[in-house]
Amino acid sequence: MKRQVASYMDMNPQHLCDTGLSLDLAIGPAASATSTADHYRRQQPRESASLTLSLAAAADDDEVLKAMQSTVNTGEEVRPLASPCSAVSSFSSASAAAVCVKKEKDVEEVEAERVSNNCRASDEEEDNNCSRKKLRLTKEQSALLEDRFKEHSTLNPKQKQALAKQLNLRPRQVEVWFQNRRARTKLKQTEVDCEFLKRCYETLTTENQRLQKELQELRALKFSQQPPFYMQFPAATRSMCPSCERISRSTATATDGPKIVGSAASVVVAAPPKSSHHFFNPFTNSARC
DNA sequence: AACCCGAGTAGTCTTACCTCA
DNA sequence: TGTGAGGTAAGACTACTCGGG
Repeated sequence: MKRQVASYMDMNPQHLCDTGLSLDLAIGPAASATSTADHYRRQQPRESASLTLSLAAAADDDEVLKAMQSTVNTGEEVRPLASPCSAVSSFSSASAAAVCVKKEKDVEEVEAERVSNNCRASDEEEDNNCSRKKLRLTKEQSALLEDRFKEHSTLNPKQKQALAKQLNLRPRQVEVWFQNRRARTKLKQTEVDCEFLKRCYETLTTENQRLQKELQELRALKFSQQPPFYMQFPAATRSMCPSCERISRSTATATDGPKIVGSAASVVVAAPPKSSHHFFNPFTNSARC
C-alpha cells in the first residue's frame, strides 16, 4: 500500500506492514499483516487488550519503550487538510454549485465555515437535526482537546463543561472525544505490546533452535564416545564467558554432563535466569551464557 | 437510579488508486 | 500519451448502543 493516509497512530497495523512486520504471531490467527486497522480492531480478542509485559526484558527493550513513550506522549493527529470542496460538502447539503463556489475560498475561510456548520451547544434543535451528521473538529479544537488529554485522560463534569464551552461544543461531544481518544491510546498500546511480544517470541525461538541443536550434538557425542566425553576434560578448566567476559572456573566433573543436557532442555520453554548463566560448553571448552 | 467508562460498531468523510472515455 | 471524471476500497473519525462498575 502506497497510500499515505495521515494516521493518529505512529504504529498502526498498516505502519507495521510497511516495515515488514506482522502481528499475526502475537495476537493470533485472526489478525494478519494485511489486516486493516478496523479489521485488526474488530478481530482482536478482549484478552489481548490487557497484555502485560511480563516477559524478561529483551535486548531492544529500550527501543520499544521509547516507541511506547513517543506514541503515547505525542499522540498527535496529523490530519491532512481537507480540500475546500470536501470540507463544505461534509457539513452541509449544499448543491454542487455551492460546493464549487467554495473552491474559491481559502482554507481558513472554509475552516470558519466548518465551525459554523457544526452542531452548537446552544442550538438544541439543530442538535436533533444533525445528530448523525458527520462532525469534523477543527484543527484548533483537536489541538486543544489533545492538550487537555495530555494533562488528564479523563474529565470531571466541571472540566468537561468548561472545555465544551471553550470549544463551542456540547459536553457530550467532548465526552465522546475523550472516550474515543482513550480507546485509541489503548489500541496503540496494545499494538506496541504485541510488537514487543513478537520480538520476544522470535528471540526465544532462535534461542530454542540453537539449544535444541546443541542438545542433539551433545547426545550424539555422548553415545559415540566411551568413556563419556565429559570425563575427558580436566577436572577444572578456566574459561571465559563470551557474554560477560568473566573468567569462570568450570569444574567439569562427571556430574556436569547430565547437567548440561538438563540445562539445555530446560531452556526450551524458558530463558535461563541470568544469575545462573554460566555453564560449561564442551565444544568450545569454555563457559558461556 | 444516575452516571461514567470500555468495547464494539454504524455511519460518514477523505484519500488514493483504478478504469475509461 | 496525457488527462479529467467517476467509481471504489481502505482508513480515519465521530457518535451511538450496550453492559458493567
